[in-house]
Amino acid sequence: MLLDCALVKENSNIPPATVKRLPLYLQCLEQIDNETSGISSKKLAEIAKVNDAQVRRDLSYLGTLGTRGVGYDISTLRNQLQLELGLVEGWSAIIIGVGNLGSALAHYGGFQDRGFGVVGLFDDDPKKINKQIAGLVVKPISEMKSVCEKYNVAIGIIATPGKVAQDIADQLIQCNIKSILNFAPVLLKNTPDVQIRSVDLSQELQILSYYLDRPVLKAVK
Amino acid sequence: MLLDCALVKENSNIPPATVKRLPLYLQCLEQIDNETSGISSKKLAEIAKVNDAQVRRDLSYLGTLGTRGVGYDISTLRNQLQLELGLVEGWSAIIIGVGNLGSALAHYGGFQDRGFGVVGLFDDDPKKINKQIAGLVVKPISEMKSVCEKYNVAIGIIATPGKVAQDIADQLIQCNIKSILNFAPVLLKNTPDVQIRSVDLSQELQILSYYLDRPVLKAVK
DNA sequence: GAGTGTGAAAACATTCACAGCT
DNA sequence: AGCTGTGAATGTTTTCACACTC
Repeated sequence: MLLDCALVKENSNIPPATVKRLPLYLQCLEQIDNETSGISSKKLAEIAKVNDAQVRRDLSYLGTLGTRGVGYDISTLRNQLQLELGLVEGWSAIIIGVGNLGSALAHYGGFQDRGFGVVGLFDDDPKKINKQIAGLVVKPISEMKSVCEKYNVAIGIIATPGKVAQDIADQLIQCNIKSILNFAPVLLKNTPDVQIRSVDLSQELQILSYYLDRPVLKAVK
Repeated sequence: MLLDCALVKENSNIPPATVKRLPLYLQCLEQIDNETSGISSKKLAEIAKVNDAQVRRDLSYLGTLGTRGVGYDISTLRNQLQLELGLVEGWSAIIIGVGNLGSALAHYGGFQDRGFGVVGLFDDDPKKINKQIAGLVVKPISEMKSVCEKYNVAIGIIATPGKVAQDIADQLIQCNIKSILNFAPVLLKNTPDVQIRSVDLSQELQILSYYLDRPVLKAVK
């Protein structure tokens, strides 16, 4: 007999502002000791440094997870967050560019722990090809396509210099990759159906700079 | 005679959403060839991938910079953006933790170019102390305070493992640092008057993961 | 009593659309 | 004619406040 289930494309339609906070909540739960099994929105809000109504509203998009008068069960909450974020699918990722930043990313334990397997490292510098980093052998970029097909890679992480980043992005799209995380300080052209997120380290500093206290010499009539 | 100016604490009060886009505009301007001297909000919007009314509204917070019927003068715009973001002050920064990520940050040219001078690298691993990276000698963390005082350091960049990040943050605050850019995957306690921005690499991936196309097995009654 | 889930209000952000300047 | 600067309209996000459940 068939299971009482159906394969449907979930159109959960969670607001973007909420999606950005879900990984944060997940991280908060990890910081809680293992003895506690429940948590209130108030407590979680305190750890995540957001408003408690925010927490309740955000979590309510995932369904009715809490118990009135009691709170949320931590392990249910964690499972639901992981499910909603697609972390149980076990996506494969590759990293292109194994300079310092690429190596840092390859070593970064947080990925494997959180459902992302790095299955390939690529670089076109002959000095780097065949080097072993974090248990993987660096391969030339020409082999990217076959690795992507073999492991059904979903995510490409660009850690190359800016000059070549757009070219790499184009190649990743050729490899049928649907998500790109870009660390190169350039604006990648966007392509329909491909999600691109960019992390620009110097932009982060510039934002901080704005909020640094400074007197300003201002013209006064 | 005195200049027709006064030293006032500017309370420019630019909305946070706009502040986040200012570095983006600055980057767009850098990508334009040197021959062109003017740009319209429409063109800039295209490069930055935002709406053109957005560009005009954002820039209008910096003052009346454009010329109706003509557009914006690129060099005026750049100067004004740099001024507003506080990039002409030449803030000094230090990096704590010189593993792969810290090294990547130390080598990252984008900082020096954009008004941030990295004046110190710190680590407590004896194997790393005294190593030279990107023209700087790695020093033990115990020397942080004296370097901060000497160079009047404004920004601390944490690139350590998560375990020690909070401890380092506390020490940075002791050093009178007012802005922290944290790359360790932990939530730092916040302190009044100290700006903390965290970049969590794995959170970025998790957000991407949400938007990856996936069918979801959903219970159906 | 404690704490969720959620209408309704308030705050914030984006976009439209056009008057006004060059 | 072309393009800015900005009221007004719309859309999104946050927060309040409270009915409801345990």
